[in-house]
Amino acid sequence: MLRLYDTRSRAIAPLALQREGHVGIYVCGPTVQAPPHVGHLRSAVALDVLRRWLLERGEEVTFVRNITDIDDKIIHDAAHDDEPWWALSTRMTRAFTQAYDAVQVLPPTVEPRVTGHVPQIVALIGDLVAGGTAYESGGDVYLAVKAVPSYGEISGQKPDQLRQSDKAVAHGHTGTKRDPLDFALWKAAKEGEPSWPSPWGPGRPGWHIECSAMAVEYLGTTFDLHAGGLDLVFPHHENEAAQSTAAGHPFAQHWLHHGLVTAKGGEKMSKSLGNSVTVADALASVPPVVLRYALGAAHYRSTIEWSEQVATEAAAAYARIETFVRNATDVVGETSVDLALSAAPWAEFAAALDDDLGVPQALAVLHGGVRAGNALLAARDLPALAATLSVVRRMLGVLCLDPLTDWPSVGSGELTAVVDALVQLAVEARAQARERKDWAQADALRDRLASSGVILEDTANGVRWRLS
RNA sequence: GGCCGGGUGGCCGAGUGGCUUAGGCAAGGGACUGCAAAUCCCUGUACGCGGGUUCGAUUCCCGCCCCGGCCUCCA
Repeated sequence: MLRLYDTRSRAIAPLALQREGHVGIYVCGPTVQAPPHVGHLRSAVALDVLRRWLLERGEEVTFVRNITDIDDKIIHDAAHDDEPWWALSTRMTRAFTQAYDAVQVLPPTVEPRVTGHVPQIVALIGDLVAGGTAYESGGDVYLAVKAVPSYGEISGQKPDQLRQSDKAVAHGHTGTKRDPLDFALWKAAKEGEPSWPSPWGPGRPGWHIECSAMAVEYLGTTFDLHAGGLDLVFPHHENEAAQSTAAGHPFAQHWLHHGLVTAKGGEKMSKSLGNSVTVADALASVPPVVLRYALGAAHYRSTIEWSEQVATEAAAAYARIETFVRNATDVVGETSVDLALSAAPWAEFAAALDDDLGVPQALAVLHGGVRAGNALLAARDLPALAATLSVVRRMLGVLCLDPLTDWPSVGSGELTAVVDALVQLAVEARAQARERKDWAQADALRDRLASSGVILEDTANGVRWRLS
């Protein structure tokens, strides 16, 4: 049974399912206002590992990740650049999709947009107003937080001790609420802003209500898991839970929050500080698989830092894995082997992931397999090597880090055969030079290949080449 | 002011009331190699500070210091 940390109960608990064999997950996706940064990708990768592990365990997964395609910032930025808000959000949605694809994050089962669900949102707000927990005020609709006794259960905040921040007052985010804690479900349209009709006049959805409406639309009023970044615990998830509860929905049974990515030095990554690293920036310095490794190797709840040094170390760690898989595959091929031969490491790996997605421990098991495999390779124990390679690749598959199937190298297929033939010519010439102990000539040939990016390695099994 | 997390060996990063005290990177030594590369083996006073509980604490409790997040929006 997979056990996961639950934010509400502050404990690791089994992920209970509404329906056996099926896991319903709702993830708060991005507000598509600016290009994705590495933090967005960390979120996606962490949850992708969760999803792939559930799939590996044979579960059916309905994975809902929304797109917030209308909000204050989108409207503001679009107006500033004289671009329609829908053009900006569409452009940014594409940028996010490309970023997710680049690191092989599985596409969500459904990716609902807020603007495509206004009727559901209006209906939900209507229920809340009818039920007396929400009220209209000057064209806005607010949820009366004090009317929801369970408010604060997820974040641990106590309504009596919350205070309205100075910043909110300074920015004029106070609206026409009866109580400072109340939050907007529906925002009355301002001059020149996009709006949709509603019983309370033209306006647009508040931020929190959209997730409640879309989660219920695709997963039902009770579902298994709600996930998102640690920065969403309060107020976003607290408010989602409050309004859903007020509407009579049991809502999410388990709440998962992943850690954030900081810039170098542990500083918060934010546009105002000018230190956010976009996915495009990161991919300019490391290949996608290394980015995935770097973002996915830490435990999902820990804070991780993004810097050149982190990227470099991730590249080195991944290279060790990749080298083993390629070297071993050269010798034993891609034959799949009875996993019973490697049952012990797999069980250890599975136990690590089952325990709150313990990726670091799982990677330790994987690295143990790599070390053992390298020794078997040297000892030329082929049957054992094949078994070890199989189990290592199965582990890599769960993490989506298999260099052969998940990240086939450039120049695969016919081009590889051509290059291989050319490299073999040089290898043969070098072999002749070595035979007559003409080390200068042999080394010159090796150096020339190296300067073209081809690294030669002399092994007991002959000469092996790889791209540097 | 309130609510959450953290502080582990040169770096990153797991974990545990005592056991061969993760793993990776980097460093040093050895093996292999014509030299390399790759690989294997070995090495290094680790657990923020001060108390307490305990036969024994990095791990539990109390206090303190420091760092980060949230309380407008943010993965």
